[in-house]
Amino acid sequence: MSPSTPIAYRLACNASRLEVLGAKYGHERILFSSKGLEGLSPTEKDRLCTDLMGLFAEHQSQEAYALLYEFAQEMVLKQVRFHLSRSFFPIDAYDVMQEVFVNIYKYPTNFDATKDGAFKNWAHSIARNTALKVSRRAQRNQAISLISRQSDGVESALEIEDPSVVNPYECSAAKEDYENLAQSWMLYLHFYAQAFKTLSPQEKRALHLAEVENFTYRDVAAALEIRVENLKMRIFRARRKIYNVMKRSFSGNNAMPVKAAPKVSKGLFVGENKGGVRG
DNA sequence: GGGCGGTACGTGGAAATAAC
DNA sequence: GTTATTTCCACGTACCGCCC
Repeated sequence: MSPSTPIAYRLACNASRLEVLGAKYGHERILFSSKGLEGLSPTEKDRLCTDLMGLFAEHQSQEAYALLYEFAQEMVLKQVRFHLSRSFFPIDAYDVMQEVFVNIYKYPTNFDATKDGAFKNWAHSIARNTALKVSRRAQRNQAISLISRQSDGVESALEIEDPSVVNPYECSAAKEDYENLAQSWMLYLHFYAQAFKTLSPQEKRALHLAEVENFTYRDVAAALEIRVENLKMRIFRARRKIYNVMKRSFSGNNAMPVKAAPKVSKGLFVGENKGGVRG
């Protein structure tokens, strides 16, 4: 029975092309993927893209690259759009996506296809860097001139403030701010110590090894005989607990139940700065 | 139903490395 | 020396299953 829709037809074509490619290079996984292309899970699609990129890197197979473009363009476009969403300047995501695939085509030699999600991670890095590069280029093209035009029409460079000049008023205010900050910091540490006591022994141990002893997550996970992912969650939840207890302490409402945990915790103070950049 | 522990996955920072 | 690319690691979210 022939495919009834353009999408189904395209799927059938790609499956056929995959089968030919897999047979040509004796690639078992690609052959297997060609049989059930429609029902591939996201992880299996990542694996397929990694295999195609591996073929392209190893044999310079143009067909593998063409199929890779077919299967990965949507994912790459999504990644590009995400990174461009933070750019102030209007940039065409399709153009950037094309540039990403050019880079993929140009630099296949260092690609390591041994891990399942290798292509996804690799492409993600390239997409991010390309988006950054294009964004910077756009910024340069629209840069504001530092030359100011005076009323008489004469142009002069904007004067740059001399940072070495000391203002007595600012000096006094800075000293006062520093004293206030020191007091706040002591209060902060006190509340932190109180909050730390509320953690379970496992949470205390995880936080201590990771933040005081400064071990890597991998080492802490090994020491606690748990998986790294579990450790991450243990630390994340411990921090969230501390955040909640300290929040109540600072608000003076100690009777409030530990319930309304923040959905997101990023930033300087865990539990704040939704979606922000870590610092 | 809600808390807890776990897995899978997305995202960003930063260091290492390569290219120019 | 600077810029671009690659890789590793940390952090956080969504979702699921189990238990009380």
